[in-house]
Parts: sequence; structure tokens; C-alpha cells
Amino acid sequence: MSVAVTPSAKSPAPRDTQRIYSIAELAREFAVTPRTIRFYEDEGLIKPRRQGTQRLYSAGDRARLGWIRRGQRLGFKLAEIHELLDLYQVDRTGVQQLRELLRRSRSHVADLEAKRRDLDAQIAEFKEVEAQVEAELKQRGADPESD
Amino acid sequence: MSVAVTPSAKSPAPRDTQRIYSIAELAREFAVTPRTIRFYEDEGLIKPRRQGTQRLYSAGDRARLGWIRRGQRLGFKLAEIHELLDLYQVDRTGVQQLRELLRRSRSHVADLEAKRRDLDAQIAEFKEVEAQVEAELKQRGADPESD
DNA sequence: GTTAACGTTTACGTAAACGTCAATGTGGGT
DNA sequence: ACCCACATTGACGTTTACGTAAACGTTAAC
Repeated sequence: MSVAVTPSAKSPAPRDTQRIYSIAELAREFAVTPRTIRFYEDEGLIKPRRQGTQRLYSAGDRARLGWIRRGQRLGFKLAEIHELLDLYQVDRTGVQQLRELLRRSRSHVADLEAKRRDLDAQIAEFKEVEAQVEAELKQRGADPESD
Repeated sequence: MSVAVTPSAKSPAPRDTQRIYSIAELAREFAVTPRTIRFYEDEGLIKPRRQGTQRLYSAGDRARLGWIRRGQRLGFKLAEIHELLDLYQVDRTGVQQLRELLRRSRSHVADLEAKRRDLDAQIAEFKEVEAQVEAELKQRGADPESD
């Protein structure tokens, strides 16, 4: 099978595959500090190349960083994100390992779908609030769209 | 207008509206410890009645607790949840206040919808993993559904 | 040649959200 | 009268995810 080993939502322009990034550059792009990126490395989430003492980030590293950040936005702990990222790396040769991967993936998807139910419920509630407030403003002859 | 002041996703059986709950009872129901519930109170998120020194929780308190927990599952900080809960309580008499409420509500909904995009993207990725692993197992003549 | 902008490691500090005692009170059953 | 389950208020400890400062090296600009 041999699938992409590095996660990527939408391949980030195939010709930038060779680019390398400095820590400050990635920090800016993902709105974090260099400290944060080094911290992720301490936790084993990314392993950039080194040129002497300096870190050099590949397109793959960049993708992992994006993935980590998205995981965080979804409320996962770094340890959980670590495990999830590992799912892309695990040995897929044995049938038992494939089954285990399938099991974990399904379990995670179930988590995510539960989260989506929570999310949709909150969205519905606040849309309801909006509708009521808009109606009330209209009824008072005020334009809901002006500040 | 005068809408329900207490949030509730699906009114929790209208005749249990009078029930009162002990801290341990709510702790069990929401899978937290009493300590956690007291902590929420310290943070001003719930204000149960007291019978002497003991806390008595109403159906409204229970609903708030559920709301808090859902907010946490969605990755919001308690301080944010506090603000959001306040949106149900704020004075809706003035037009300016209605506008402000509308603004905040829309902003929050935008947050939630961004989160849903992240969520859907991750779900899609893992479903893709599942599909690939299932295909690989089938091709090897193994049943993906057996353990 | 020094200032500036970037990089490094080491180490201590911090905010959030509780956990974990300890000491104490209270109400019900036997 | 005694035990047990449950309640209370402090107060200190813990985990996670970094922030912040110190002390230092490297490259480029002026």
C-alpha cells in the first residue's frame, strides 16, 4: 500500500516540497512562539534536521506542525496528538497491526463525531439566540445589521 | 421577549423541574468529582442554594452543569464558558445591549464553525485511513470486522 | 567593530483545572 | 451510644503547555 507517511489536509503545493523553514518562519505562520515549537520537539512531536546547532524544518515538519495545531484547536492534549500522529507512522505490515490501527482509528472517529454532536448543538443554540435577538430588534424598528 | 433564562438543549422532562440534587448525585451523573463542582462554584459558574452549609442543586443548576461540561468538551476555558453563560442572562431591554448580544453570539458561532471545519477535516482524514486499512485487509483475505 | 536580528541551552515561573489530604460537621440506622 | 456515608472548608500538590529571563554563539549590515 505505502501511503503518504506525513499527514496533509491538502498537499501544500507540490513544488514547495523541497523548501526548508526556519523556526521563526514557522512560528509566524502558525502564530506561536519559537519556544512552543522547541517544546513540541522536547515532547517528541517533531524532529527537525540540524545544521550544526540550528534547526531546519522540512515541508513535512511544517505539515506536522499544522496537524498538531489543529489537534490542539480540537481540544486534544499533546500526548493524545502524539499518539494520533503515530498512527500514520506505525508498521502496517502485519494483519494484527492493521486491525489495531483500524480499531484505534474508528475509536478516534467516534470521539470526533461525539464532539461534532456537541458542536452542532451549541451552534444551534446560539443561532436560536441570534434569531430571537434579530426578531426583537426588527420588531423595535432597529436594523440588526448596523453597529 | 422573555426567553428561558437557563440554557437547556432538550428540556429535561418537565416534571423533574422541581427535583433537587445532591452534589454527589450530580457528580456521578456528569462523571466529575464533588471537588470539581465546588470549584465551578468558586469560579462563579453555578450558585446552588444552601440548606445550612449544604448545597442543594436545582434542575437549572443541573442544566448549567451540563452546559459547562459540554463547553469543556469543546475545548473552551472556564472563563470563556462563564462569559457564554452570561449571554443568556444579560439584560435584553436596551437596543444597544441587544446589538452587543447579537455581535457576541455571531462571533461565537463563527468560532464554532471554524472548529467544525477542523473537525470535519480530521474525520475525513481518519475515515480515509480506515478505508485504506480495510481495503488492505480485504486484499489479504482478512475480515476487517473480526478481532 | 559593534549593533541587530536571529539562533541556541538551561532553568525557573505561571495559569488553568482540578486532585488530595486533613480536620470537622451532620443525619440516619442499629 | 456508635458507626457510616455524606457533607463542609482550608490548604497544599499536580499536570499541561507553555512564558520569561539569563547567558551565550553566528551571520549580515552599517
